[in-house]
Amino acid sequence: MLSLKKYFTEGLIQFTILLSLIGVRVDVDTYLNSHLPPLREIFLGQSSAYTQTQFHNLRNTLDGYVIHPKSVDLDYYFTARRLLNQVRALDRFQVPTTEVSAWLVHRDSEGSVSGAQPNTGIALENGSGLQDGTVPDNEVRENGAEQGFGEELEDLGAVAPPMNGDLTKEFPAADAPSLTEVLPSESGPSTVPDGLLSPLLTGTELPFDLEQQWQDLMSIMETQGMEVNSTAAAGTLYDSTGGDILNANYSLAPSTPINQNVSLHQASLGSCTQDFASLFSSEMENLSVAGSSALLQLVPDNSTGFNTTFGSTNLSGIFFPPQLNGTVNETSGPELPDPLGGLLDEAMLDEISLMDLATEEGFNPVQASRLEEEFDSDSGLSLDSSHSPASLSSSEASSSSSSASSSFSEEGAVGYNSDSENVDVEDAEGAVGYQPEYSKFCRMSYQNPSQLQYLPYLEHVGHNHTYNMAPRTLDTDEPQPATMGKKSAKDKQADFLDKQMSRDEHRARAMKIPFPNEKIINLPVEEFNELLSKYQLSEAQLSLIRDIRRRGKNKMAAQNCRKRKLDTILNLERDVEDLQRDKSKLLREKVEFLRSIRQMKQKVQNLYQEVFGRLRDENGQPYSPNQYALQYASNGSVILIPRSLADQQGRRQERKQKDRRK
DNA sequence: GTCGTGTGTCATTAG
DNA sequence: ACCTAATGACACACG
Repeated sequence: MLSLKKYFTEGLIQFTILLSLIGVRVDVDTYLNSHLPPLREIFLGQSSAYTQTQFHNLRNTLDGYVIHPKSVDLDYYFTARRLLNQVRALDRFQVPTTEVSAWLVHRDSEGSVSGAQPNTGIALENGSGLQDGTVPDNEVRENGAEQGFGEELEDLGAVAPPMNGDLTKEFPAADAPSLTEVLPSESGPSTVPDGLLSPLLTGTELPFDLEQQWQDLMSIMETQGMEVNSTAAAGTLYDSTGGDILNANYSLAPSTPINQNVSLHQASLGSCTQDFASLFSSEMENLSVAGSSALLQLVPDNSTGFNTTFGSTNLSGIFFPPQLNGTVNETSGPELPDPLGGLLDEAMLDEISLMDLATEEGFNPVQASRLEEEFDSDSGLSLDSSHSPASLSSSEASSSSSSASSSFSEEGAVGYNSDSENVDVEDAEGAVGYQPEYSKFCRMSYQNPSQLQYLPYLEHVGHNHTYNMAPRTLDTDEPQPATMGKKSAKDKQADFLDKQMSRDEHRARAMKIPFPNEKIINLPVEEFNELLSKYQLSEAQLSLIRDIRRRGKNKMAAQNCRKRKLDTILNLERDVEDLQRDKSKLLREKVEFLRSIRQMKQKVQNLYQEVFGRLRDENGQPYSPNQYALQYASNGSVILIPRSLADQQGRRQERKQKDRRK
C-alpha cells in the first residue's frame, strides 16, 4: 500500500528525527487514543507533514508560493504536542505560587486584641495591623482582616485560615474543649480538661464535614483559585452555626471559603485547622480513635492562657515536617523532627512530590536553570536561524549571496549564454532560443520567475544536462551570450517558457516533430490526442512524442517532489525551533514553581515549629518534639500524637502515595 | 580525482 | 486499459 509505504518511510522517519532531536518521548498510544488527528493521520491516513498532496497543483492553480505548503495539520499536531509537553513537564506539581501568612493574635481580657508576645521570628508581612493590640475583637474580625491584611495578603497564595485565640467569647464552649484548653498560658500551669480528649477519644462526631472542607481546600489550592475571604479570616474563624467549640476552632465553617491570602487576625490554634487541613491526612480519622489517651487534642479553652501562648504569633504557613522541608527554622524553638509524621494529605503530597523529588535530588532552581542552559545550549540541535538553513543548502546561501541581486532571468540567461548549446529559432510557436538550463525553473510550477527568489538554492544551478544529446545537436542551437544579454523581458519570458527538455527538444527537432514540446507536455490528453491526429506522424515520431510527454511530466513531477521534500524539512525545522522555545519556557516556569513551593514549605515549617513550641502539657512543660508531633485529623482536629504514631502514619502515607503512583 | 549537490530520467506504484 | 502524479533510484554535470 502506498500509504503504508509512504508514511512509514517518510513521515515516520521525519517524526522520529524530529522527536529525537527535541528529546521528546512519543506516546503513540496517547495520540491514537486521544483522537489527535495528526499522528493518526500519519499512521492511518493523509497527513500534510509529508503527503502526496499535490502542492504543485496548488501552486499551479494558485500561483505558487502564495499558498505556502506549511501544513495546518502539522501545526495542529505540534500544538497538541506542546500541550502534552506542558502537562508532562509540569508533572502535576504545578502549585500556586503560594505564600502563607498566618497570624496568631490573642485578645486580652478586656476584649482587645493585643500582641501579647512579640513575633518570634516568623515573618509577619502584615503584622502591623494586629500587634498594636488595640483593635477590639469584633473589629479585628470584621475590619482587621479585611483591611489590615486582606489586601496586603492578596499576593499570598496559600490558605492560612485565621485563628482566634478567644473563641469562646463568641462561641460558647459547650460540647468540645477548645484548643486553649490544652494550651495553657505560660503564666501558669493549666490542666487539660477532661473533655479535652473526648472529641477524639470518644469519637465524637463533628457536625461539619471537615473532610469535605478539606477537599474543597485542596481543590481550591490545586486550581489556584484561592480567594481571600477576610471575613472568614478574621471573624468567622469559628463556625457561627455550630455550638461545638472544637468544631468552631478546628474546622472550617461549612461555607467558609478558603482564602488564598488570609491574614490570621485573631489567630488561634483553632484556625490552624485550616492550615492543617491543607496538610494532614485523612487517615487521622482512625488515628483519633486509635490514639487512645496518648492523643492530645489541641483545643482552646476559655482562659487567656492561650492568648499568652499564641498571641501575636505568626503562623505563616502550613505545617510541614522538616523532612519535607529540608530546612528547619532554627530560630523558632527546638528542633522538631518529623513533626507531621508524613501525614500530609495525599493531594498535597502529590502536588509537592515533584518538588520534593527535585529538592531532594538536588534539583534546585539554580540547577534547574543550569539544566535549562544546558538544554538550550547542548540540546544537540542547534536551531538558530542562521544555522538550520545552512544544512539545508549551503549552496542556497552561497547562491543567495552571490546572485540574489540578479534576477532569475538574468541568471539564467547568463548561465545559458555561456553554454555552447545554441538553438536556433525553430518554429513560429515560440521555440525561440533553446536554453535548457534557463528553463529549468520555469517548469517547477513557478510560472512567475520572480517567485524564484524564494528558491535561492536553485539560482546557482547552471548545469548542462544535455549529456545524452548527440554532440552535433549541441553545437548550433543556443543563442550567443551577447544577444541573450540584450534580450527584452518579453523575449526572456518566451525563452523561459520555451526552453526545457533540451534533449527531447533536440530529438523532436531531429525527428521533425511539427509542434513544440511545450504542447506535447502540457496539453490535456484530449487536446494532445487531437493534436496528434492533425498530423501524419510516423511510429517513431509518435513514440518520441509520447516519451517527450512522459519525461516532461515526470520532470515537473520530480521538481515538485523535491520542492515538497524541501518544504517539509523546513517546516520540521521550524517546528523544532518552536518546540525548543516552548520547552525552555516551560522549564523556566517549572523553576519558578519550585522556588515558590520551597518558600511555602519553609513557611509551613516555621509555622509548625512555632505552634509546637508553644504547646505545654499539664505541667506547663513543653512537649518534646522527639516524642510528640502535631497531626491534623480528617475531621479538622489538631491533635498531638506520639511521634512513633506519627511516623507510622507517615510511612503509611508514603506507601499509599507510592501505590498511587504505580 | 573525489565529493556534494542539482537535475533529468526511468521504473514503479497508486489513484 | 489508460493517464497521471508521486517518488525512489540512478546517472550525469558541475563546482
